[in-house]
Amino acid sequence: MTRWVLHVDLDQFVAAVELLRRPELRGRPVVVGGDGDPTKRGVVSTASYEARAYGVHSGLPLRTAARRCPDAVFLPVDREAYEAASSEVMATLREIDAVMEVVGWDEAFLGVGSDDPERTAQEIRRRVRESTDLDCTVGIGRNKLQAKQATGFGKPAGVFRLTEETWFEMLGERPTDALWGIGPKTARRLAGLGIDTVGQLAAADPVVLAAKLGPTTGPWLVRLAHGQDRSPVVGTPYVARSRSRETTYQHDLDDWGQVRREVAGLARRVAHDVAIERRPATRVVVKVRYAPFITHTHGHALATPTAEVTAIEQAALAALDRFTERRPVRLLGVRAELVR
DNA sequence: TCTGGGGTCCTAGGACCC
DNA sequence: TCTGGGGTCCTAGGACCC
Repeated sequence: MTRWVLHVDLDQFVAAVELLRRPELRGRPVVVGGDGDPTKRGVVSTASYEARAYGVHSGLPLRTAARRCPDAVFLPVDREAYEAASSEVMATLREIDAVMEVVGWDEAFLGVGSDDPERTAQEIRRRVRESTDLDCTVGIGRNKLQAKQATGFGKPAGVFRLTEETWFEMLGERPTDALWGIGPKTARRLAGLGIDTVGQLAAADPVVLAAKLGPTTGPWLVRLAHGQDRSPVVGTPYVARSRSRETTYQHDLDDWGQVRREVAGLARRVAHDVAIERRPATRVVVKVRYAPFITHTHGHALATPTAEVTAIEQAALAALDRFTERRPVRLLGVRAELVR
């Protein structure tokens, strides 16, 4: 028996859940995001494959999506529906004999012992389809990183194995931001060092990258490019380190009195979430995003850890008082850090 | 073209202490 | 009047992911 990591990823999850209850939309471009009104501020949560053909993808502003695909059906985000569907999927996956780590609504890693991981993967796909009517892709690797990258090659509704033997053949010539953990900013910094591909990053000197990108990040990037990952599949339940609430306003706020009232309201919602966690907060952080999209944060440590509403609200207002600029505000957020 | 909401982890600078 | 070398903690910002 060999240890394998399987990465299970639902296909176009949010759009797929919507299509289950609106079968008449099947085959049409469907875009889920915001409150379903593409003239408002908001971004795409998930686009159906038909909408993706028009260049609509997760994170795209809704207004841009409407311009690229005027015939798309726009639907509001319905978190509760996706959480319910996600619970069903995860319950199905828990029936597999494996260590399981849930990553968000629509992804999980499974650590399994198997001599035929493809057979296990197909069995997972069959069971998920049978119990939820949803399709998923399963990536197979010797670690989480390989499994996660494998999923990308298996989409949609497939199974793909990626190991040290095939890693460079599949990824060596790809740009560095094809790797899980490298985004546009890091890719640009690497390009500035003459590193454009995964293969080039793998050949880079970890000491040089440590000096350029930080003592932890530099060497980690080189290991990433080699497909090396020693992080375990963690089967213990997730314990949150923070709870937060934030809102982007449809129209910028320019009345600071209203800003204070909004922050107080967000703080009370966070306090409610903290109470549910049954662990006190140690610190409260307020985020202000001014127009145009300039973001600052200020925090306030609590004298003693607490989940009390008034204490968290007062801490948030104290943090807000450290903002001296009175310019129009497009987003406000409050985050509570919890005792570990 | 305008850029959500909920998270995590890392970095860098300053404070502070010995 | 000119001030080392380390360690740790706190804070704000940045980057990334789903």
